[in-house]
Amino acid sequence: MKRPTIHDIAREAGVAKSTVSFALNGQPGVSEATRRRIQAVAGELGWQPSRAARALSAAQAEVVGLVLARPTGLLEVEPFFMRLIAGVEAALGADDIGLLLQVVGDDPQRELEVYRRWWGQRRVDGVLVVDVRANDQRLPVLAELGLPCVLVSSEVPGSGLTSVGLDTKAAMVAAVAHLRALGHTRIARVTGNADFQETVLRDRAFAEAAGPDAVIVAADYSGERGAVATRDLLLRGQPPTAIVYDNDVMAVSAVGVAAELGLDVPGDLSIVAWDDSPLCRLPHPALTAIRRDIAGYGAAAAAALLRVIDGERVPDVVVGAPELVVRGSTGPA
Amino acid sequence: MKRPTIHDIAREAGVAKSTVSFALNGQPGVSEATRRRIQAVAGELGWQPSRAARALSAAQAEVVGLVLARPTGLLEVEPFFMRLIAGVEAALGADDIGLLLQVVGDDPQRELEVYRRWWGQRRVDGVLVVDVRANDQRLPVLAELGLPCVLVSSEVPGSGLTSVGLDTKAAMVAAVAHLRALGHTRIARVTGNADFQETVLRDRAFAEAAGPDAVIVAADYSGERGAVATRDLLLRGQPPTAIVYDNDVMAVSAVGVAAELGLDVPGDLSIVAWDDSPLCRLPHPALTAIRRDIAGYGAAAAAALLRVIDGERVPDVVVGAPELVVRGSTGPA
DNA sequence: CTGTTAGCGCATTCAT
DNA sequence: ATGAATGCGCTAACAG
Repeated sequence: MKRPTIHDIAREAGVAKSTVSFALNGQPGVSEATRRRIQAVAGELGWQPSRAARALSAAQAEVVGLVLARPTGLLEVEPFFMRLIAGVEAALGADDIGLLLQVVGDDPQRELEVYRRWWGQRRVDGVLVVDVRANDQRLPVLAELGLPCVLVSSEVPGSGLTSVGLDTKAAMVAAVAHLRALGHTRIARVTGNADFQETVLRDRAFAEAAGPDAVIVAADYSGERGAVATRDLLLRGQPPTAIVYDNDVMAVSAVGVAAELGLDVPGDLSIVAWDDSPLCRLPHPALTAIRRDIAGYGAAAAAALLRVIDGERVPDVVVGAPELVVRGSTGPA
Repeated sequence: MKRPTIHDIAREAGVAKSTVSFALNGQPGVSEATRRRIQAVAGELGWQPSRAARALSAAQAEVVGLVLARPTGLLEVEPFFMRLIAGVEAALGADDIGLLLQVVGDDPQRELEVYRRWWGQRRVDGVLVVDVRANDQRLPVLAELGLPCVLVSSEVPGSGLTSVGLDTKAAMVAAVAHLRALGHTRIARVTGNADFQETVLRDRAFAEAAGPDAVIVAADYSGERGAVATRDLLLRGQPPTAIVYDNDVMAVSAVGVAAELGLDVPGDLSIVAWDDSPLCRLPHPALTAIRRDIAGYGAAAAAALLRVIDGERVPDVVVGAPELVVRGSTGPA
């Protein structure tokens, strides 16, 4: 049997097509009796609206896009994105909006290509932008295209684009305060990509919390670079007794580096991971970590995007209260 | 300025709409001269086809779907999926087919719901099915719906559905042979979800390679369960001297367990991970691992799906030659 | 309250 | 080689 259309329902129920449309979309102007009958017929025929027809008619794809533009070597180990996506879909699901995903290599040009195609073809109604840089070349293009979007990032002043961020400062304060309370004074930090907006803000928060002379070493979220940075720090004349990492992956690799150098964790070195994930429980000792509600974050970003798509001017948002989960990797100095 | 349509191009170029359509789609029946002119006009107007209109007309969404139905705690740490997705899109990109992603909790009913909606609304032309179980309740539903699909899994006899798999047996043989060559005789295996089709095949391959009395302990791909299984094995009277894990996450957690029990890796215990990923380099020592071309796998599955969507009957496929990457976690018995 | 009608943007069949 | 006409399935403005 063929896919039933509104026409079929109309014929079956003995009414006009538009009546069916109204009845099904909850529009006024249909008697309760006919509405019920129509719904019954639609139900037993197993009717579902054709998305393509609806999209064409409404000039709305009912799909939002997400481009992931990191080298896959980095993407795949970052639990962050899957969690974010789960949250995004939680918010999208209610309205039955789809999520179109595209992973491109670490290539901003290709990413912009994707946006141009998606928007040019009206494949999406808007996009979520991640890994926002401090001076992001994508942002002006996005603004010029007029493609509705939300920056999944701490606020980016002057971009004119809505951002949804997490409370970076509070998180950093929690981490550093914990270490301070344990008696640590030489606290260092290993960062993700230095040009990310988020990294800049964390640098600032760290300097405020740990003092302006606290050491910061730049890495890129990868285990390799994290390990290199860790070795660099630990082999200095005055090595830190505690290190805060910008993600879970680098923190896990630090446990390996410590073992390699014959250092005890947390005896000789305390380690704090940023973003708690199952990864943090893999090493021994398990990692103390900053926990943020990433799924909730994704949901908030998606909700904001839907509003932007609806034409609202949405102010920047900061969601969620970070929390420090203390495990075995941190101890007295 | 508004989005240009074929109509605009026709007017601008002084021809009929259908001529434009033909010219742009490379159909015969248009003189080379007019075709060029039309293409030029389309180019300067920045025309792009409306996906919704095309979809409606062609009755094709030009989108394929992927539902991820594991508890997010498991999903997010599995590098496998991101890699698979990257590969899938590599194959889809050429035809400019989109990938619609949906992550649902570990809930087969919700997953089927998604398939019903997607197919009912023609949001997708087909789907890729992962985490196929030995006796998967989704399969008959999929077949009955008539939703084109490809099982990203070792072959599932009798399902009537095309599967694309990796060479499980060769991989297992490589792993076990390596350990045998190092002198190991008590080799054990910690598995992913016991009801996955893939797990069943690996069990069989392991039994063949390591002997029918080789110990197999079931887990579920998670670090926790992997750690429990590892402890169970190591605290037996005759503990194994080598363990093969069904993924990277469990293998990494095993390093932590060994440390906790005061065992040296690889001195007291050799560890082999399945699916090499950056995760395998995080612990110290780094993990020996089975490496398979997951991105290529995804690409092959996507390519097969496109053929299925085109109505071809595609036979089961086995792709890729697995390879054992030897690192520090395996050594002489 | 119900039925008629005209698009949405593209593909395509059929005349010319 | 080109143009006019029609349909895809739905929405919505309009007239009855």
